[in-house]
Amino acid sequence: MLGDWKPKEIEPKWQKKWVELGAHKFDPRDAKRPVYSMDTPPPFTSGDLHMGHVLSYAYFDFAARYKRLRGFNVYYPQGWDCQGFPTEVKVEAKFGKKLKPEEFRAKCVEWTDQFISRMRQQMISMGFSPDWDYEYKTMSPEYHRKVQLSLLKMYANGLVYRGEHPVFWCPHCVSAIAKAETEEEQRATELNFVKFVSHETKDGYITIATTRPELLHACVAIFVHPDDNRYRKLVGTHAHTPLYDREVKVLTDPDVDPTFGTGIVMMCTFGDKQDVVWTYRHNLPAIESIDRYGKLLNAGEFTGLKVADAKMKIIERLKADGLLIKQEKIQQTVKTHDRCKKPIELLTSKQWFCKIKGFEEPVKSAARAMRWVPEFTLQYLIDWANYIEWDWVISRDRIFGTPIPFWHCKKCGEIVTPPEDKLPVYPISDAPPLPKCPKCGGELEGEKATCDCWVDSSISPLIISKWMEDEDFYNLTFPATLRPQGTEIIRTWCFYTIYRSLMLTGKPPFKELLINGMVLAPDGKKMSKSLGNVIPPDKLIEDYSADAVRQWTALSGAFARDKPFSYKDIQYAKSFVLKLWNASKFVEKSLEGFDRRKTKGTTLKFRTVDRWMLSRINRLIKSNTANYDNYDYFAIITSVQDFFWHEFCDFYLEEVKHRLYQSEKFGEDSKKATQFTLYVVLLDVLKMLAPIMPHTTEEIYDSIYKVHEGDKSLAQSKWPALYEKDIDEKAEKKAILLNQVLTEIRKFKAEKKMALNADIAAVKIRTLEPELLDDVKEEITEAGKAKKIETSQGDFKVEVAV
RNA sequence: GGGCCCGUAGUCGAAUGGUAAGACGUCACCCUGACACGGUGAAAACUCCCGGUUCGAUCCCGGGCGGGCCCACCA
Repeated sequence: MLGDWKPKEIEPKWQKKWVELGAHKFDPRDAKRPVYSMDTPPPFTSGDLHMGHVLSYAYFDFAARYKRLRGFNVYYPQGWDCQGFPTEVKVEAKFGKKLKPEEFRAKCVEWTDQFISRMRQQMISMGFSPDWDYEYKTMSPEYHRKVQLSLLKMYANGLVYRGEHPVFWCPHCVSAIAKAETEEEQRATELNFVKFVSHETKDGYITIATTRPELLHACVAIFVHPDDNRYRKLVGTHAHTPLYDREVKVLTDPDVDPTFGTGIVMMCTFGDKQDVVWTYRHNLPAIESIDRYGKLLNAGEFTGLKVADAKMKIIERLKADGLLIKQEKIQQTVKTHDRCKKPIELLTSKQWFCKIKGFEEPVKSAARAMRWVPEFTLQYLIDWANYIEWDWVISRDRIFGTPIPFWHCKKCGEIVTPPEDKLPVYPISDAPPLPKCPKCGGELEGEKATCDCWVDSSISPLIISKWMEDEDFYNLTFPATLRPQGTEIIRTWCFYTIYRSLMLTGKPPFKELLINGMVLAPDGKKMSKSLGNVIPPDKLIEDYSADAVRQWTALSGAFARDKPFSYKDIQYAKSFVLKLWNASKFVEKSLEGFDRRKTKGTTLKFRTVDRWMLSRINRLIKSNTANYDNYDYFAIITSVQDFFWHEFCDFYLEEVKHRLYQSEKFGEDSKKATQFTLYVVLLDVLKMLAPIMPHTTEEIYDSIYKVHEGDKSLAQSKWPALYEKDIDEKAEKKAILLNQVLTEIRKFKAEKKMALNADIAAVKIRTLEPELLDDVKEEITEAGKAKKIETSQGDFKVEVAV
């Protein structure tokens, strides 16, 4: 028998039992059930699950649990995205910078493993149901092998290459940094109006405006806007840079702002990102202008000066030479390094690339063929694909990452690849695959850089399907059925995954995408440590139970929209779990002596209220089957809550108590019919709620239903069958009228300050179709405690006499 | 600057081409033989603004205002 609801006992109990029962197992040998495979996001191993994880992973879990009930062979693996800069920072903080790369990497692995076990435990306490036999880590040698194999294959097809590329560089830290590590800062600076020699103008000069005169030596072109009539005749001519007298061409580009400065801009390698874009767009030469320490290169007499000094000296010189017309004070946004707050530069260096320019169309058309939930999120990917300016830089100057599996000749630059059966390789420490360069005999050097983390994660559907490892498994699980993920990584994870899958397998990686938004703090702002508004999921589980937290995620509504966390919603969720529990206790007690199996083949004497309940539950099964298929968890949870709380509990239970308690008066048959109805309705409700609140429903099932139904657990049972013929509009109409009458009686009692179970002498009911009440008079008498009922025809009105 | 999403009672939010659920909060009352983390009621919304289509729009179209997110840019 059910006692008090104790989530802290039943939740861990079932989390353990499901594993023992193998309730979440994927069976690759099962040829009968259709496969439903899920390519879920491997979370970055930061050490703690945050509310965003909880929200999105709960949705994935709803899908997995629902599909299992529907008879699918669900493949739900869980991975971990391990390698990244934040881990390096933490390990460096703890162990210092002295470690050798191999030792440092080992410490990172050790550190990450600890984090994984913590996060795994958090997932388990949320009741998530991946098949842990298929767990993967991006830092494992096997994962490295697959990533490297994928790069070798793409290299063989000319899709991976080594080349020069600008990277964000911090001269202060002497290190390349990612765009994500940059910050922006407003500062005041001077806009300098500088004369370039030109033979096309009357005075022999054209004037450009620049905030970075120290880059004059790296100027390779001058741009004006194509529609700028002032300079139309200059286009295609040449000018000469001051101080260096380099000849540069005047070109047009729509990105030029004709209203800024003089409307003429000099392009240097590289003043800012726009210069990078122009370099690629107009195929311009790149001049190495600044070294790794922020000192000028190739700048004649100014070579070796730090950027700030050079700027001062160059401005002085321009003034002295009469080449500086004027200076204007302006506000400027400067990119800075988030750790040292010093301005960063763009430097070119040798990097590895994936060729994505030119493959936008195949990626877009593959994406268009997929089902996007919600639909508009497809646009995020299309927009991104349309904006790609250059190829994907896949190399990072890091240690804790997948090594890029190439060697190159120090002399001629020839690339040497390792044999596939030797993977994974660690070129930083391994011996080269060949003793010397096959082309020129020069010395081979292993690549020091590691892969961008998206290189790792963009083959997740290949990893989980055992690509190039187990062909049967691959055919069974690839492409994945579902790719659930957040909006913010459509441009990265999603785009790169589709691209890589097309390049490596010729097939799209998945069929459907489920896109979720972010959880905001209750104040509507992003949760962040610095704002102090972070809500830890563990605390919510502690205070409200995992089932309530899961239910809250379903209540959080639409996909791809950000949603502030609400304590009110989670409190309501908890109240509902308790309501379900208490009502189940009542049903359990009411079912004493009832055996579902013995009703088979017998005819039950249903009353109208029973038919109403059976009709409503079947309607819900119908609509919620569709809702689950559409991933509309909000519609499911709200419709079941409303039905269960306000129809089943508030009305039906009150309307049948007399039949349960006074069977000698109302008949055993009548009692049996209501027992049957209680049994069926609660069971179907449990099943509809099982994916969302699995622990509580499982415990109730275990106590009331297991002996009758035969399934070892609710998780291993079947989605409720739909009995369309039980949908009974007439019974619904009668029950609705009955409930209106009871409402009026309750209202009367409340007004008269009477107890709700107080007797009343008579009730007079006027209604348009009084005959509808014929079948429900017993309920009016018993639930309303009305001794006498009079009905008449007319507009609805209820009069009560004490 | 570009793209996308959103704008409904104090708050959160659903639905709909025919003036609008529910929840929280507020107020009044009631411990109905499962539940006071319960029950019965009440008050509370000119569905952001302006046009258009329509017999009729909150829902469709156009414009505006306001909020959010992503991307780009600031020479």
